[in-house]
Amino acid sequence: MPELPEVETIRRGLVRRAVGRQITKVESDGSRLFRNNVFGAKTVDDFLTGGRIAAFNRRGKFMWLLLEGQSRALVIHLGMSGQIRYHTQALGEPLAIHEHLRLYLDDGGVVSFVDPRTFGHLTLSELEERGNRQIPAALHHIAADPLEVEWEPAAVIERASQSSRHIKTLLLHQELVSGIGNIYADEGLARAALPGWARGTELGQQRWQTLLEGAAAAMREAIVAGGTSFDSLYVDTEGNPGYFRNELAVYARAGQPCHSCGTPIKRMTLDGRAHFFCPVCQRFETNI
DNA sequence: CATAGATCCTGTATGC
DNA sequence: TGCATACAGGATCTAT
Repeated sequence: MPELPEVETIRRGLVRRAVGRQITKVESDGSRLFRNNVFGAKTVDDFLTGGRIAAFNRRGKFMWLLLEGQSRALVIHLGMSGQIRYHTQALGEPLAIHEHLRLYLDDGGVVSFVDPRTFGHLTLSELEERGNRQIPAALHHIAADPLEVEWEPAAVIERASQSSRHIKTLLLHQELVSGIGNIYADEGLARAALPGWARGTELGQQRWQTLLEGAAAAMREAIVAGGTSFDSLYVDTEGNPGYFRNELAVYARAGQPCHSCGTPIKRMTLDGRAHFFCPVCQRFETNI
C-alpha cells in the first residue's frame, strides 16, 4: 500500500516524534514480520531495548531506524497494509489485534507498528558504505529512488531501454528504480502521455527521461499533500490521511472524465495489476 | 540471465 | 440478509 510519498510522510512523523528519545521498553509478537531475523522478534527486542534513536532514513519504500552507537539498523517495510502510529500516552491493553511491535519512549510517547496482512518486514541488518551513505546490507539489491542525491537517471534509462518488459512493470521494479508503486507508476505514465503496455526497448532515451521525471514529480507533489489515502489503511503517524487523492490524474478513476480531454478513464489488467489510463491522451506512436 | 506467474495474508466491496 | 468471490497501495521465490 504505501509507496515512497507515504513512507516519507511516516518517516517525517517519526523523526519529529521519536529521534533523540530512548526506548525504555519493547513489546512484540512472533508474527511473520520478524521472519528474517535469526531469533525472530526476540532479536529485535534485544536490539531496541534501552537504545537511543539517532535517525530514521529511507530508500524507496524501505525505511530504517538507527540507534546511537550501533552498526546495525532496523529495516522497516510496510508491505501492503503496514501502518506506524504515534501516541502521546501509553495505550491500554498490550498489543491490540494486528499490532506487532510497540516501543515505549522515555518521554511517555509510544510508537506502534500495525499490519493486518503481514506482508511487511522488520529486519535487523548491518550498515554498509554505499556511495556517500550508509545503507543496510539487506537493501543491497534496492536501487536509488528518484528523490535521492544518488539518483542517476542515465544509468537507469540505459538498462530500461534494453528490456522487453512493459514500461509500467519496469517502473515498478525496485532493482531498477525504487519507491514507485502502482499509484505513482500510473500517474507518471499519465504525465508522460504514455500507455503502460509499451515495451522498454520502444521508448528511446527522451521519452524514458520524461517518464521517470513524471513519476518523480508526482511523488514530490504527493509528499507535499501527505501521501494518497483511499481509506483508513493509509494514515500518517498522527492518524491523519493524505490528500493527494484529490490530485490524481488517472489512478482509481475508472469511468471518470480525463481532466484534460474529458474521455472516461479506463482500467485494465496489465501483468497482473490494475492499470488506469486515458485512452486518448496516453497513446504510443513509434515514429515520434 | 531475463521474464512471467504464483504466493504470502486479511479486510472490504461487489454480485448473486 | 447471507454467502461466495474478487480485489487491494508489494516483494520475493520458482519455473521456464
